[in-house]
Amino acid sequence: MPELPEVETMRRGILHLVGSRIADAEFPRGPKRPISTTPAPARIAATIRGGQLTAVERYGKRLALEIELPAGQRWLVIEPRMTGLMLVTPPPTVDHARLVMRLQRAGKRSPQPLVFWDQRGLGTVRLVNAGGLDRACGPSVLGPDGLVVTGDDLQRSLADSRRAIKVALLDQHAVAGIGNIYAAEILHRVGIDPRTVCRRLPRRVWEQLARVTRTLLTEAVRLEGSSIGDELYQTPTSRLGQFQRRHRVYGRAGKPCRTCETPIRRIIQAQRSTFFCPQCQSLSARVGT
DNA sequence: CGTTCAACCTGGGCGC
DNA sequence: TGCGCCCAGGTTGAAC
Repeated sequence: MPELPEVETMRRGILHLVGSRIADAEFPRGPKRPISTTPAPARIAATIRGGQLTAVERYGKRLALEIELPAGQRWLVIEPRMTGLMLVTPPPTVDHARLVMRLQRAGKRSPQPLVFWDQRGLGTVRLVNAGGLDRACGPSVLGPDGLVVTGDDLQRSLADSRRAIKVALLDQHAVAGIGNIYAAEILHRVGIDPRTVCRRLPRRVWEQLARVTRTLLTEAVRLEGSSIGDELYQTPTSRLGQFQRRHRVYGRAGKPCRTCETPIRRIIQAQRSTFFCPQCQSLSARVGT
């Protein structure tokens, strides 16, 4: 679920907690298996208790909560993966709350809850130092952020690739933050067939791709992300995202293209669904003649 | 280099 | 009702 716009929405929704003290932290143990953490859950909880939240950063689809501890700065790196959410309001279910913190703001009476909730439990939580942050979110792992990626960035990393463009856009080393929804939407807006091999794309499209990536992700952030299907995704204050209203291809197999009425096709690439319009994203549309 | 598959999990939807 | 199957916003590692 959470791609760049959803994770950015999470970041913005908890920014007001910066400056708070972590009055308590726990990984509730329920019947379900625990999520993956490093170090062990109890160790993380014990370490961050009493620390101060000093910043909330986003790296691609990852969130990094900067915490000031007696031992120095540490970061709680949270990867929501498929169904993870950061919430300051009551979560959809009690049993899928994976990390529950209570944050005490100066001058406030009672602590505010901050919950990492994750239905499927594929998300991860890591407590790292500066070196660990670099290993988890640094440039060796994540390429330029999708909100600021340039045509030169894309051309450098992808122009010689033999992969299909859709698959390449999901590569977080190339550009950080694009997932299955936004890859499909970006390619429809640029008019590129998702199966096109990167090295066959004309030079000028890298600039277009980067521009559309920036503007589309920016617009999706403004609309607080995409809530689709079972509407599992919600903002930290339990609002639904609104960008799904702007989707032109994702999840619309068989339905008419919003531009040309041609039925949207669904194919599988790298074991994942790809949605596209065979008319708007045809070779001829791409080459421009 | 690139692709494919399995794995990690829960839960909704569908056909029978 | 129940069962089996397919599907889902992501990432990683092994095999080929």
